[in-house]
Amino acid sequence: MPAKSLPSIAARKATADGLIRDAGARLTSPRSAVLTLLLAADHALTHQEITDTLSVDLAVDRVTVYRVLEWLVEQGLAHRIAGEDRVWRFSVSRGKGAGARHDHRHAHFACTQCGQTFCLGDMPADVKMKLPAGFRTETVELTLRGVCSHCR
Amino acid sequence: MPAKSLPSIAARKATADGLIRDAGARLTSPRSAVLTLLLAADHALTHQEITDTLSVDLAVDRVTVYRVLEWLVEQGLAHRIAGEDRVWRFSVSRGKGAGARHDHRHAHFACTQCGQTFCLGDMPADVKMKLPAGFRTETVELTLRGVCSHCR
DNA sequence: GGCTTCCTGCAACTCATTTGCATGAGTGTG
DNA sequence: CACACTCATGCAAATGAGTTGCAGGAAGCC
Repeated sequence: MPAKSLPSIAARKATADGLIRDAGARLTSPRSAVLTLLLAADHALTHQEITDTLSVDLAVDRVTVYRVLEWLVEQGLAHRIAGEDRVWRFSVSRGKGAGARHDHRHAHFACTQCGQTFCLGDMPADVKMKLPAGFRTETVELTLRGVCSHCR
Repeated sequence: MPAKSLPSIAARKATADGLIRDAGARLTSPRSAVLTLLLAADHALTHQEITDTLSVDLAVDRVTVYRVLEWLVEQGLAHRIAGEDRVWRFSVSRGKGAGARHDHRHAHFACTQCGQTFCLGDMPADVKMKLPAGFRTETVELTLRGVCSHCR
């Protein structure tokens, strides 16, 4: 076996299953499969990418995938990203332990070529804008658009 | 008549018609009506808002509105904003005279209550993020999410 | 007024996402 | 270990924004 330092699929599945258990919910194969996939992904995945990948060795209904994703977001295990193409992308919420809610303080990078979206590190804290009177900011969303390393 | 200092509808229509003429295109009532509406709006309008408003005194086909909006964006007279609800919003491109293209350097504010989106001033120039190797940024998108003055 | 070309309106379509409902599978209990 | 009680899944059908093809209509130019 190759001297890979990356977590194996099995390890990721174990992580995924643990997270699902910790959420106090039933451990089902669709949940496990989707979360394992998200944990292994290097970029935010669309619903389509997920169903396509899963269909190779496990038939999961499209609707179920939608519901699993929705549930993951509710649990704070993943977050959804809106893009220019009106398609949701999903990525695990990393940092701050398991149920890291509100970790939406990081920026995103969207490749205009391949459409892939990546999570970046925390955004600069100094994104303060002067607002019209009466406006109150709750969250800030920062998306860089350009060409990713794979497409240049 | 009230001592309004805001441009009258007639004046806006004149502005709209001038902009359309300057673009070297035919002046048609759908184009004029849509652009007049956008010029008068204090927030970015959805396709739905536009057709609903127009239908009061001028029947314009949904598809035509879509095409007019697309055309306005192509001409640099308007820009389209993607939101969380997978609906495009359109706003006139202000500043730098008529055909102000690339004025996408401003931030947006999206109200989580009513869904309305507003254009803010220029974003802080210092939104530089460290990117993974090989990534090249072309445009930056900054959206503040919170409660607008009307909803608080 | 007549011509040419671009624009509009209509109908039908695409495609991501959602909803309703009946069946089926986890999980705690006896 | 079987049983029941939910909760989750699968299927079918619906929703809703946005798109496409095509034929008729109207701006702009002479």
